[in-house]
Amino acid sequence: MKLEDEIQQRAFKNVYQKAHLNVVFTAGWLQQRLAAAFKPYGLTLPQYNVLRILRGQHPKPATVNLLIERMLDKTSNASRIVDKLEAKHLVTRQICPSNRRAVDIRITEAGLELLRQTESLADGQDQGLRNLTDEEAAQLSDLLDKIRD
Amino acid sequence: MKLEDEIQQRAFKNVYQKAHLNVVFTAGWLQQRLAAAFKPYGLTLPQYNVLRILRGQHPKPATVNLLIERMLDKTSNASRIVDKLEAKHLVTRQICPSNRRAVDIRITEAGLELLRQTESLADGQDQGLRNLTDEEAAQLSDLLDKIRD
DNA sequence: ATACATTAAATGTCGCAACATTGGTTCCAA
DNA sequence: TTGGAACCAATGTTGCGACATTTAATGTAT
Repeated sequence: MKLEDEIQQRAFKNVYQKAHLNVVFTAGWLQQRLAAAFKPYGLTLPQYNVLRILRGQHPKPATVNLLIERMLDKTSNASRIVDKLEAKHLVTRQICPSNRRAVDIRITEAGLELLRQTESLADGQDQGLRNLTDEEAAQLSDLLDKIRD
Repeated sequence: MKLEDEIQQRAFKNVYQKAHLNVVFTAGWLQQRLAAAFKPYGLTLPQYNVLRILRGQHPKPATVNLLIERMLDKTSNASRIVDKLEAKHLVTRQICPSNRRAVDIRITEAGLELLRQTESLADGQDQGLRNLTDEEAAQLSDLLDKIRD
């Protein structure tokens, strides 16, 4: 659907305002679809992303700092997201022996298994972009990179 | 900066995954900048957007339903956002005489004045997209529209 | 007129973003 | 060696997104 219809706004001040709104609106649209896909598994997107980072480290532990560095949203509260995952026994927390300020966070077998079950979800969502050609997708990334220069 | 560096991820599965992440990441980047610009005025982005809708209706009132329809995020809680604006005397709430289920919400003079003061902020941020040419911005919108088809 | 469905807004709950502050640990320099 | 800076995680607070439920008003069909 055209952006104008989605947000009931007839006109935009210029192509920049329209593009700005479109980036924000489309991101929300994508995130909502993805979140809905993970919901049946009791996982929120931030939780899923943390689990993925932990799997990437596995079997080495990660610290909260490392999670923050790797998360899309650097100002989020990794500590409290880990709380939720720990409550679900998807990760373990243990004070780092070599530096008692840090905390070693590890994904559990249950966490790994949950990631296995949801393996295809994110990929399936990416396919949502398949009404773009490969070239268009690449072009889109280039334009977005340019915005943030 | 290139996306790979921003999120410390070296490789992407394919151009679709990369584009997906890039849309989400860039939207966050844009929103964060915009929110920071409004912060000195004590306005959050949702609050600002509601005020804009109310100005668009002014001097006619809007209902909560109308706000929801026009907001980018349709699942947000317009009712509570109006609470915050009302507490700051930027809007008024009054039971609609012709339909006592509905509530007439109006922007106050103070609300209009605040919008005047922040007039240039959103435009200024759109300029952030000015390292795109007009054609590129239009192209970006087209690609995003295509994703949501 | 009364029962029932529908509608509008408000409220409750949970999880996250943003930001400030705290508490404990380690590092380092005087 | 000790006092302060730097560091890491946790915690507190506010506001929003998502979703379910509630309360009140209105519409409607009998």
